[in-house]
Amino acid sequence: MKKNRPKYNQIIDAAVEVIAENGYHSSQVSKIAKKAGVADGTIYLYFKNKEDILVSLFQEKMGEFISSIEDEIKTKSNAKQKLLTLIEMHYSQLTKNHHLAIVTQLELRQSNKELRLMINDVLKPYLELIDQIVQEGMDENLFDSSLDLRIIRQMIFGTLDETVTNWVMNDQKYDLMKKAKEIHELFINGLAQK
Amino acid sequence: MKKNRPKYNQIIDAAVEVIAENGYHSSQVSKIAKKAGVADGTIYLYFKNKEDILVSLFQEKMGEFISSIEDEIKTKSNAKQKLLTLIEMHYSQLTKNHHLAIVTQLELRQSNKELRLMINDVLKPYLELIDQIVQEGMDENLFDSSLDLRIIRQMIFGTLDETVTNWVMNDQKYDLMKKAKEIHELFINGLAQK
Amino acid sequence: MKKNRPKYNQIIDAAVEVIAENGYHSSQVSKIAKKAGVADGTIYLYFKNKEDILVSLFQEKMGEFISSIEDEIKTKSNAKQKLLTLIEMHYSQLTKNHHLAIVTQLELRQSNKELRLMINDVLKPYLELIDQIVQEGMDENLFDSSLDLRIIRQMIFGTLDETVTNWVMNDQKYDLMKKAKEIHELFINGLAQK
Amino acid sequence: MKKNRPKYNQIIDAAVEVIAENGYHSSQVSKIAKKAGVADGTIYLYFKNKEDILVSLFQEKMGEFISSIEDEIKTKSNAKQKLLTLIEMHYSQLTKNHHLAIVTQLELRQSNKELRLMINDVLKPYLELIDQIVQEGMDENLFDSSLDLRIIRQMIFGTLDETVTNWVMNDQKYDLMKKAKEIHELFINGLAQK
DNA sequence: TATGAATGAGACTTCATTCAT
DNA sequence: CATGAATGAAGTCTCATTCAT
Repeated sequence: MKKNRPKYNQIIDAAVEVIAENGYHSSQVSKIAKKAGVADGTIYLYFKNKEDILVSLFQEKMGEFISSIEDEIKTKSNAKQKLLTLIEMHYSQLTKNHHLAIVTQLELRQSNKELRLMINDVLKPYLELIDQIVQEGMDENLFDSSLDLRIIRQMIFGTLDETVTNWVMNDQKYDLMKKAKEIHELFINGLAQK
Repeated sequence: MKKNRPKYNQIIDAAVEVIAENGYHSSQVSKIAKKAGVADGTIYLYFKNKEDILVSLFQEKMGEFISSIEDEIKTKSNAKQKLLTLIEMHYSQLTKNHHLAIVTQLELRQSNKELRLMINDVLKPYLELIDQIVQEGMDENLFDSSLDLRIIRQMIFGTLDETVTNWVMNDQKYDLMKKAKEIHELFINGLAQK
Repeated sequence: MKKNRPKYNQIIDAAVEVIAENGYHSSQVSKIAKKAGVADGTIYLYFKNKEDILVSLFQEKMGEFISSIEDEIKTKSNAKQKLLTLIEMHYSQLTKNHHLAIVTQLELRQSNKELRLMINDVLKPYLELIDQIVQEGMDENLFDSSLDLRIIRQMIFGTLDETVTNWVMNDQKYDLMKKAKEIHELFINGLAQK
Repeated sequence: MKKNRPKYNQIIDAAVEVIAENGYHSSQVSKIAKKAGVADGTIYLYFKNKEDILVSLFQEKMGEFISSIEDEIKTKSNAKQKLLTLIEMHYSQLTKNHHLAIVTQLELRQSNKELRLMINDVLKPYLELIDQIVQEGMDENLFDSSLDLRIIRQMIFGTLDETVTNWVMNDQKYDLMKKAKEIHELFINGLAQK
């Protein structure tokens, strides 16, 4: 809807905070409105319904997440560096925004199937970015070209997601960034041409 | 509670079916009772509350899942074979039981944080089994001992989980078992001592 | 639904009272439940939704209304007496039940188009009863057979309905029954064969 | 209020259209404003509130309705002709304006009791016009003077109203004007002096 | 005059759980 | 042990109206 109005972002940011603090199922529209400093009804001038807040939240935040990773990756010249950048950026983005990490890793997964399908759509560009890097690595003879691209993508994304989720569930009490290099090596070795 | 009575299992099996068919949020206690062929109130003679059905379901089914993997692994003599067996058994167990796959990979994740923490407890023995195999591989000098055990476990579990979830989300339409060997090689290479 | 249970009728009777006292738009489900002496949720064991209460109310009460008129008319031997009986019964039924008169003449007409279409269905047997009497009168050469049956039915029903509505709007402060004979004569003269 | 301004009539005409097309309960102020080509707030410069739009609509349109019937009746010299003119004009006015017919016969009846009482006030001159004609008929010895004026008025208005409502509910698919003569005869006979 | 973004009260319905039988 | 009728708390969304510009 009217995405350029400041209230649109106010509401999305309020939703992130409220969901992170209260959990998905205790995040009533009225709570989000209060945190955003608007009336309940105002929410519905900017969002079709409650689910639309969550979808928009994920789209906006994931959009930023993905494009800042893409921007950073463009400055790297080979697949190995690009993969490291992807891992480091993935971790750093979520480390920088504790609330967002809780919301994307834990709370939003409690949503219903329809919302999760939309979430998958939003993630598609990110998975394609992973595919591009792996393909580039294969073209550079860094990675084994006989491997199944989909499996590799699932390994990389599955590992990143699982490590972040564990970190969030452990109350983010260790330094996720420090794991990046080791994960990177695991991937590079696993994918290496023999 | 009275776990040895036949109705206990009737109700759990009914819950798996109802959740797989209707989704987590459309699985009312009354629907489960009907499918199990008992009255609504009878549920509460065997389970403390609705959440207890789900926790018990996960405990029972995951218990079987884990012990049959453990049993099979005991017949293998080295870490490499054990890891392959773990992957193959993980996939075959869920391939054999479509409904259970849907419930564990998609529907139960919509539950609230507390239930998910209990689910994590149930998974602990499985994660420890992975740790054991990896440790054994390190002792055999098959795997690089300098790697962080937790990270490896997260990579292995994260990858298995992500591949199964993708397969379920794609309506289980390809043969998951065929991917096992390639995944296995990715792990072996990734973890190999250099 | 479970129409034979006493609560079904309790709720319908409560609805008549609540609507008559508060008006259609101030008759919340919770008010009806309270008057019926049941919990809000109990309403939904007997009725699909709020509209279903109103439809059922009209069906039940109109059903009684129509069949008691039919029963009385059966005891009369000619169209002239039958028409008088119809008028007198129409008035006496509503005179006897002040609340019902308010609900059917004023409040239920504020409902939406769908509900009004269902109301029309319920009224059909009554309109057919009028048609039968008029047809009988034509067969007896009491009424002019060249008249349009539909127009006559609309004149009779329209007049009865308008007189009752006026009486209700005037707070039922005059004796409606006393008008029956004069209305009857108007009809008999209007319809008479020349 | 400021009744002579063009926007006053714009808004009323928009209200008729919007209500005829969407039904009473789907006719929000914002929809009427949009159809009228003004801002929501502008409505409140010309009308006290939403109800005031509807009352004014009825007053304006009914005012025209009644005065054109009065004008036509003035050209007739006796009660019998006047009554026929009233019936024919009643039908022709509503036949000419389909939207208005829907609004007055169906949609406005869904309004609350207070609005309907105001509507009754607006109708008063029309009912008095009927009374005048009937009284004139009695003075001419055309009608039976012993009849109750109120009952006759209710019969005439009730019949006209019921016939129009039925015609509207049947999607105005037959020619209402053709019924006028027969209705007229029914009245004349019914009221005739014996 | 005219605008239109913002307000906020209010109600229907679901469903986990209980308890008298 | 088993039943199932009854309970009642709780949240999303609409829309008439206002008021700063």
